[in-house]
Amino acid sequence: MPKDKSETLAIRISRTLAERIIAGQLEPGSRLRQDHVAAEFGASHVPVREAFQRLEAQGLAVSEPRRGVRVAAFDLREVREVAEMRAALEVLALRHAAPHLTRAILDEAEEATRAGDNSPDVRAWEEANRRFHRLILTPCAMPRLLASIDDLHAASARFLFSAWRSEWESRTDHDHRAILAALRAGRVDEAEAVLTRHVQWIGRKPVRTASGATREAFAIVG
Amino acid sequence: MPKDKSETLAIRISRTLAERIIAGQLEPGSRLRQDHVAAEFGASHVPVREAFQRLEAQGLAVSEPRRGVRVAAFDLREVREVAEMRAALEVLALRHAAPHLTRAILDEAEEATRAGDNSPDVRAWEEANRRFHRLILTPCAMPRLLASIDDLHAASARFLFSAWRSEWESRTDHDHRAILAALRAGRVDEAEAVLTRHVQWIGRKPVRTASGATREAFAIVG
DNA sequence: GTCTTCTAAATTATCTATAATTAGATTTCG
DNA sequence: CGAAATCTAATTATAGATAATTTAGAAGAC
Repeated sequence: MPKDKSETLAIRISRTLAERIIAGQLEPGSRLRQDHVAAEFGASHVPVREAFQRLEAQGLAVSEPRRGVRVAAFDLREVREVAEMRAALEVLALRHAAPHLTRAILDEAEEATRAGDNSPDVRAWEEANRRFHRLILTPCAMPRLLASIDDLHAASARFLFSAWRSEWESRTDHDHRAILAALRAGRVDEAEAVLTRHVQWIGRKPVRTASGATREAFAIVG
Repeated sequence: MPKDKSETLAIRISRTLAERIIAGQLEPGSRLRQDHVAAEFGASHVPVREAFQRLEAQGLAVSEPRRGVRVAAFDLREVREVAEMRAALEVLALRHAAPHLTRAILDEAEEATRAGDNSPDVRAWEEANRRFHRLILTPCAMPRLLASIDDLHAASARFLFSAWRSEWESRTDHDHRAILAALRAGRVDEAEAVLTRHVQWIGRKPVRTASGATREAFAIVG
């Protein structure tokens, strides 16, 4: 397979690291040492530095000058912050996308919802969920807005995976269906209202840790 | 004067270039050649590359892999996009900041408004305006949200300077005063409504070009 | 005896210099 | 005149040097 010419080494490294951070393989707060990463990818440290900068721009890593870069930590406060930002921006995107939504797009979004309901694990569910949101928002044709929303989705996914690490129960997504129904009927305001609630709804769920203690976990669902 | 240790070369370069782009000294679409910039700053091109990446993350530059990076172009569509994003996010920030606004902060914001009214040029006005917005929004204590708003302000300033290049007429900012009055009275909803209108208001203004032709320029005011 | 403070070594980030690809322009040959 | 090959300029990546920070250990103070 020929290597993709439109892709630089730094971009590839940054994507791989982003996936690990989102998946939780890299602990929040843990250091990212450029020499180690460089060795792993068989590259030198300059492209690694550029990859780190990309991660920082996405909010997945934080860098203290001359002290290195760490995987971004997050707490409940930030989970809420990201959720509220998503709500504000996705509503805006939906308002502009609504006039351009076709029957075909809505059908595809419904298919994505079904795929989400039948997901065997969080990972699959998250992918289907993101597909749903992307489908109904992309027609707004506002590239900067969509890029911001993408970054927020990455952050959301991180929180999601940290809460539902192994266990996963499938369930039907009523919000998605309500949004689609409202859009089909041309009631954009109603769709916006449901979307706002949907994104901001933060589900709490008790999680049993290895020690047997029960801590409170959280997950953005939507 | 001792050099600031908490600041890397790449950051300094990026800030300087950002100022030039915002001020319009660097034409939209013009190429940023790393060797030239490196020579000017007496540095090598690695920190310059990192500076470019920062600019790209801010939306001030666009990079095509293996083809170099250019100053980001912008059109009326994007001006509107940035304005709408600002409206959505600033309203969110204000909602969370409102409970923490003190008398002292509002007084300082009023002072910033007065400074804006008496500004001799766009540059000074923009600075005062940004101070106003920052003052009333910072207490929301949502770092990610505030960072996004800052980037959008930079984009707005770019558009603003491109429209009001030399000529500038001072005028009193009624919106700012209305926002402050509503906040003092505890009517947060009203303040949010005015802020939304205020940010999204896009002033059009005919501008005479060097060739004598009249093109349409635009400016976000607020 | 424990804690602080100073010193030194090692670890790590940052920057410079150099080499290798790649895209774009020019020229040459059919 | 058009297409292909070459030449040039600029980006991308590597390797090595520099500077800063952190860690560890020893000496001194409480």
